Formats: sequence, C-alpha cells, structure tokens
Amino acid sequence: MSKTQPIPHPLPEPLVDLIAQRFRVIGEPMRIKLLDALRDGPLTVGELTERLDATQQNVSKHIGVLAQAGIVAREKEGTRVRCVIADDTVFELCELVCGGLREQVAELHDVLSGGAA
Amino acid sequence: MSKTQPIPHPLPEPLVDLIAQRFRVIGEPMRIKLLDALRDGPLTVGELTERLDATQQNVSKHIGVLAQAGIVAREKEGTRVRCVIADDTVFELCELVCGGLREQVAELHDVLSGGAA
DNA sequence: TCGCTCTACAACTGTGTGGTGGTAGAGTGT
DNA sequence: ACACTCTACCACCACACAGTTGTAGAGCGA
Repeated sequence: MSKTQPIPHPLPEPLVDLIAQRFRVIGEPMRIKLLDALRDGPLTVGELTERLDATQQNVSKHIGVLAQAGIVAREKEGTRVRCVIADDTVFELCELVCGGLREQVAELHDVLSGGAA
Repeated sequence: MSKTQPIPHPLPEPLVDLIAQRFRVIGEPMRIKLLDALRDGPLTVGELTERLDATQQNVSKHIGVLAQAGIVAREKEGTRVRCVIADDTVFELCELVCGGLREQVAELHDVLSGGAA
C-alpha cells in the first residue's frame, strides 16, 4: 500500500535538507534505542528512562527531538507522558539498513573465507 | 526479492551503533546531493565537483565517507576516479523518508484547510 | 496546603565533524 | 624531463549537538 513513488530527480535543495535532517534525527544511538523500546507499545518518559538506564533529562530531550520530527507522539496522562510511535516507517528504514549491513557483512565473509586467492 | 526480515528486538548495542552510523552518513545534505547526482550513472570526482558547485576537497572527502560506508565504490581510471553507487538501498531509504514527509505535509495541509473548527 | 513525583526547559561543556586552504603524489601529454 | 591535471590527505577553524546539572512547573496524595 505504501506508494514509494519515485523522487524528483534533480533533488531540490529544500527537499535535500529535509531528508538529511530526517536521517540525522534517526542517526543517534540513544534515539534508536528509544524507538526500539517503543516498538512494544507506548511507554512513559519514566519507563523509558528506567529501561535505557539513562537520565530523565536526556530521554526527555531526545523524545522531544523525535516528537518534533513527527516520529513519536507525546500524550499527557496526569503527571506522566505517554510516548507512542507516530511514524512506523522508521522501522522499515531500520530493516532496510540492516539488510544492507547484512549484505556487506556477507560479502566480507565470503572474501575472508573462500575468496582469498 | 529484498528480505526485509524483522530485526532482533532488544536491539543489541553494536547493531544500534551501526545503524546510527549508517543514518548519520546519509544524513548530510552534501552527501545526499552526491548520491542524487550519481543516480544517473558513474561520475568522476571532477564532474561531481563541477555539478554540485563545490570544492574538489570537499567532494573527495564526502565520497570517501560514502565509500568507507560501502554506499559508493571508487574505481581509478587514469588520474580520474569514477564513483559508482554500490548500495542501491539508499534510494529506497530516501523514498521511504519522502513518503513519510509527504504524509506529514498532507496532514498539516488537511488541518490548515478543512480541519479548523 | 504541603510535599512528593514526573516532566520539560535553560545553561554549560566537551566532542564530533563539515568546510577550507595547502600540499603531496600519481598519471598524462609534449 | 617537464609541466599540467586530477585526486587524496593533513591541519585548522567554526559550528552543531549530545550529555549533564540545576531548576521550574504541573499533577496527585495526605
């Protein structure tokens, strides 16, 4: 159902910046961990803080970045804040990247085991 | 044909770092422009320098980063160096991101045009 | 009302890195 | 051999940002 319609070719400058920004948001280990933790379902900032063994401030900060990028959504619930994945495509992105990594590692493996002349 | 097999769930630390690094590599406007330029086919560093209106040093540097990440391949050809896309998944990644961006913009558009109570 | 918990914000510091200038080295033509 | 072109490497500067500390404010229970 996902369109995956082709991108305009001479990529316009503003779009380049948007794409880069998007990748940059996901390109942070802490944020990837947060997203990974939220894969099971919504969690509060406190729960995330405990699971990732991080400081509350840092978690809040990164969740803020992810929220501003529209990747997660924050929902107040008393004093707590429930964080939910708002854009599932991030996981598809991760899977694609993992696929590429697997391929590279496989090539290296082939070279190191059989391909050495 | 792409596996897109699911990722291990409690994402192991080293994998998190690898994924983050990968995204970070693509999360740079100049590098996205380089990849976009290489979509038509192989180009030399000089040609890329001219097309992107950048300095030769900068292009060489970013191509180096992309090459080390296994996203492009460099091939010496006399004094010139031909740069080729080595991992097509980057374009799939961009398409996915663009799809997400489109969706967000569409939602904003709806809110701003009809949804206002 | 008072105190406690939960979260977000501001200021600061250290680090990573993008861009530039300078330059070395390889390859080519004369 | 010499001059020229093409590319990569190095050192440097400037800026962005991740992480920390301190703290303000909102909500809840006693």
